Amino acid sequence: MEDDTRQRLLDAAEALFAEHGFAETSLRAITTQARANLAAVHYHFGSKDELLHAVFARRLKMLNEERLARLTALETGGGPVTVETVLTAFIEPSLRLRRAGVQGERFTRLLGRAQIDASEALRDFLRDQYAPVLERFQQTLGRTLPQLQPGELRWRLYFALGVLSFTYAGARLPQMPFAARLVGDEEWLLRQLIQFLAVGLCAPPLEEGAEKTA
Amino acid sequence: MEDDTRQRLLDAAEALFAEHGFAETSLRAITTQARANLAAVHYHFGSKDELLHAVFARRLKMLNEERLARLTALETGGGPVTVETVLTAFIEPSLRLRRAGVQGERFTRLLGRAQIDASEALRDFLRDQYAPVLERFQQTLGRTLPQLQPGELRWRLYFALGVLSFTYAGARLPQMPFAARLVGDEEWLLRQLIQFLAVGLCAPPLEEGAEKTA
DNA sequence: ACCTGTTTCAAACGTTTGTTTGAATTATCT
DNA sequence: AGATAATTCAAACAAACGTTTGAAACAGGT
Repeated sequence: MEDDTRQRLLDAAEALFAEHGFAETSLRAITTQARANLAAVHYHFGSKDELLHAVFARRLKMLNEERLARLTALETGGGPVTVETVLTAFIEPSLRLRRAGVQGERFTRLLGRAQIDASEALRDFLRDQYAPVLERFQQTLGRTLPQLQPGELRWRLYFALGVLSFTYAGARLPQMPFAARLVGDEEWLLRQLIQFLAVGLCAPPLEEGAEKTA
Repeated sequence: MEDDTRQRLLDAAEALFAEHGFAETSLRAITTQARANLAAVHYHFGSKDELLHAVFARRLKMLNEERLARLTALETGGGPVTVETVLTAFIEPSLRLRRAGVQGERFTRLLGRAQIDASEALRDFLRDQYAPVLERFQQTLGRTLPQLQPGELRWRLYFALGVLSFTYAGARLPQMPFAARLVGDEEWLLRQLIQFLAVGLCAPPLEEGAEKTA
């Protein structure tokens, strides 16, 4: 059976959704790029929404499992549990995806976008996928940074994920050299990124009256 | 002349574009919310694209001018030129917009979104609006942080804008308490944000062989 | 009151959209 | 080879979209 029509559809959808967004990408653009018939989308996936869902499902589960595995390895004696190593455990799996090829790069771009422009339905799906991961990382970071109040830590984690999403989404800013697509440059960029996030997370708490924690 | 039809259209478009995105918002949804006729959009603006353009034009020019004015005031003796004060000069004007009312909040949300999901045409427009501002702030920060290479500073600035965009866009993350909509909470959040960005920008340079500057 | 220019309105236009259909084609198995 | 299921295909569907039209309603000035 020619089931790689399915893969070609997923690849094309991944690329076009990442580049132009969900609503502005037509099924005809996807099926053309995938060299497939228009009706193939509904045959293999049922609807455009379920196609998007499948694009995420294809990679997200494994990605988050690898994040948790690295964190567990770290905590069960695999190395020092510092803010940097915990951050690396979270980021490295996604960076591996990017290094694995242009499709992985597109997926991370789509993932970054989705944090901001996802519809409510997709947000629910992403929340289910991310919640346990973020929960675990937040707990571990809370032990590494006991001086921070829970609300403080949570917002810093929020900021950190913002940087990551923004960078993966590849938001173009003026004067930004996007020669940083070479892998060598990405390694350098990763260190810059991790340092930026680490010092932000490690900053001393802003002392004043206890804030609402939640 | 009933020219506040124009304003109502801009308000409705601002709100709906910010909440659902450009492509997923129909002119009919906008004109319904604005209690205006469908054709009013083309009468007042010419097209949907030009409506979006007008939504940005209405506030963005003044916003960036205020940013530059605050930076100039700082540099011409208005206070100490530190990373924190420069950051505040950039952020405060947008925060004032948010404090001014729900429409300002919506605009900043739209602005945050646009950094990631803007079409190429809109990106050109935003680039023209942002380029001189970012240029000036980058220069000033370069003088405040002379130990950083230009490429390093630029990327840190990029990360900082990412956090800001992400936060303004109001990306929902699991476990995030969005009771932080009260103004009091926003003030606290602003201090958290500025500290996070400041320590990230001020971090010591990663010393190693000179990287490509560009 | 009349004219003139501006603004609103309901209705329609032609495209494009996601989706469905039913026949044709291809693969799989006995 | 023939029967059965899986997949592809061209064509059409209704709905929604941005846009256009031309007449109605309104405004201000003389």
